[in-house]
Amino acid sequence: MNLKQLAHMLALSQTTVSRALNGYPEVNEETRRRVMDAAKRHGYRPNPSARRLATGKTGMIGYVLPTGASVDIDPHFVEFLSGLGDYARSHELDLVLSPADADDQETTYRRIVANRQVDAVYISSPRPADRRVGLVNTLGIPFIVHGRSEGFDFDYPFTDIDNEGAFHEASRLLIQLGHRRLALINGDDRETFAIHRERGVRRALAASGLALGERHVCSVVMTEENGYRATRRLLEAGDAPTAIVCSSLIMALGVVRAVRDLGLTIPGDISLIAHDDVFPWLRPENFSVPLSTTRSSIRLAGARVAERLAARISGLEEGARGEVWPVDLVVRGSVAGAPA
Amino acid sequence: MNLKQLAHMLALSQTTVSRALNGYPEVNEETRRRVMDAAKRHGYRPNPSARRLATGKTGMIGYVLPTGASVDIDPHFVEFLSGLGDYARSHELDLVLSPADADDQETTYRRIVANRQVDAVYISSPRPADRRVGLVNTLGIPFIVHGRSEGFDFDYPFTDIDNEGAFHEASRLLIQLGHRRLALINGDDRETFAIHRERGVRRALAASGLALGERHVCSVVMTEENGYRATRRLLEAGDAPTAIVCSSLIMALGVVRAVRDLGLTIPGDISLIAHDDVFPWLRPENFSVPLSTTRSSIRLAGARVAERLAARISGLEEGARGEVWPVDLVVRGSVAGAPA
DNA sequence: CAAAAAAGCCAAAGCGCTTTGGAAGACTCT
DNA sequence: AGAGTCTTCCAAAGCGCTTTGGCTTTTTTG
Repeated sequence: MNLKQLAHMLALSQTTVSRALNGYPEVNEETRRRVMDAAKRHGYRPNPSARRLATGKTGMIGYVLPTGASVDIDPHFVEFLSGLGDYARSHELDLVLSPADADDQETTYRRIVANRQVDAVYISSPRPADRRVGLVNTLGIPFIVHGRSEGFDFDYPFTDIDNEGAFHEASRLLIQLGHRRLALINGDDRETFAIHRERGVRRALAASGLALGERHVCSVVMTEENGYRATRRLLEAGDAPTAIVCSSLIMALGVVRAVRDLGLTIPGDISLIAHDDVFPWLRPENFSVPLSTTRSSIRLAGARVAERLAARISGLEEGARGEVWPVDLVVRGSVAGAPA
Repeated sequence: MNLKQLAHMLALSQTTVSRALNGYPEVNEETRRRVMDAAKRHGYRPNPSARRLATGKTGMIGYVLPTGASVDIDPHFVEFLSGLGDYARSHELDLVLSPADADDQETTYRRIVANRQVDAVYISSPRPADRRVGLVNTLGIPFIVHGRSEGFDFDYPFTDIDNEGAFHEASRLLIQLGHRRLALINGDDRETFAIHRERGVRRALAASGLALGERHVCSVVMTEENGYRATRRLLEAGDAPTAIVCSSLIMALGVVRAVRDLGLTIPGDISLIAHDDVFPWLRPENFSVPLSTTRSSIRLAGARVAERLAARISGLEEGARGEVWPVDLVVRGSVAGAPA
């Protein structure tokens, strides 16, 4: 059942039927009702391919997915996706993932924009001066950045959490508990979130006249194994920290294992606070010693990003407003006063 | 730059240019070369929207993503996606995720087929007599099932691993080591993979005249917490098992924690084997006691599914061939002879 | 060497929708 | 009553590609 048939059946022109269906004002309400009714009765659904060709609108949002044999998709992605999908569903939006060579995403961005394959895109895990942000900005497609980039001469719309504030608070708490030597096990420090977190830790330390030891900060891909290794290295060297702040729950698993392997305890010898993106399958309260966390649901962020994308597509949102969400500091058993 | 312009520029008809580009035989090789050359020089890329409208081909593969506030996307998904994306990239395929109400996926399947939004779909986490399989089969869109369904009067193409064989082997090893009371901590037993795994365990036990105790098998959503709880329940009851087979590495984390909480050791008191889908961020060899596993890369499966989908789209693959991959049994420190 | 076959190209008709530019009729106003 | 204004609808022109059917020109064939 296509528009032509429906129009013929109603003894109206395609124009009128199309307009009636799309809510244009220049059609009699009585007629509109008739059309709407017939459309529903016959289960008419406009052909999206045809509509795309005519309007350029696709009803899809895009994400360029970096791939490659040595590229691992972050497990956080799936949680973000849960939120995004949940919102997208209620608004009849689909998500198209365009796999790209991790080292050349630009080509793919250009392609999806030139081909008008999606109405909007989002960018995640941005770095300072991230080229993707500049690119989509010039290409002129609506977008939202999940996270923040920095160092542009233009503003852009983003949704981020207060990474610096969160890690500042976490560090401040540890300092108040008497810790003097903190360590930070961070994610990839080419990404903005990691830079902000480190800044938060440093600021808290500085406020008490302390500093983050050069060997007390490490930046690694966030795996259990890397959390373990980093912790071993930190604790086996001289000047070992008494408290660790860690950028992910997965790495925290490794931290806990390393501490135990060394015959130390949490929080007796080492206090630990990790960032929790809220995974349904791994919860900080279930660690052998319940883990203190800075908590922010990445899933909610996904829903919010979808919401903003939808708003931008329909013109409800404009401008370059960035929003920064606060992060909860949840204290559990893994922190205690510094050992004597 | 569109076809019309390119044709005009070459002083050829759109027909000829189109045919030259798409490899039709009725065009002079010399002409084809000229066309190809000019197309490349001017960076001509056919407009996909137009092409779709004309041919119905989209260059996209689809996945219906169950969503909802209480629906968690499996973290395995992201690894599968890595493989799928990696293959898709090299073949210029995009993946479209259509979020659907978890309780009504049928509507979405019908929509994406009716609208010709994708050229093929895949289905994951199938259950016995999974309605989705019957549906896409009748709808007539090319598809591959990742995993297996059962109980149809038709065959369908799938790629699965030998879950039964894997868990049979794992159990057999434990039995040979003298274990008499095995327990199985399984995933959702409405899914085929879980059923096959349980069957594997039972078959191995039966071969030695043993059986799986009624309270020695549990079926839960695969989270760390559920692994913990199941283990506590198993070990605190009378008739506790001396060996556990577990359906996921994430649950195994909980198993290990529970065993430790109870003051028991692995493998001294309890032997443990888990299934490993090969996550880059959590590796069995890095467990406090290196974990024995049945191993099969879900990422490779993703690539394979993409490959088969591509083959089916282009007509290279037909029929309903199912393929079953063998699973490695990797023995590490977490298994030992049964305690006296 | 004429007839038949093949090769190479083209004009035009879709694909199914949106949107432009009117046009006819109904209504208001002086 | 005639001019001007709305209201309501329509024909037709895109959007950019593929494909059908046919028309020349060249090559093959008996």
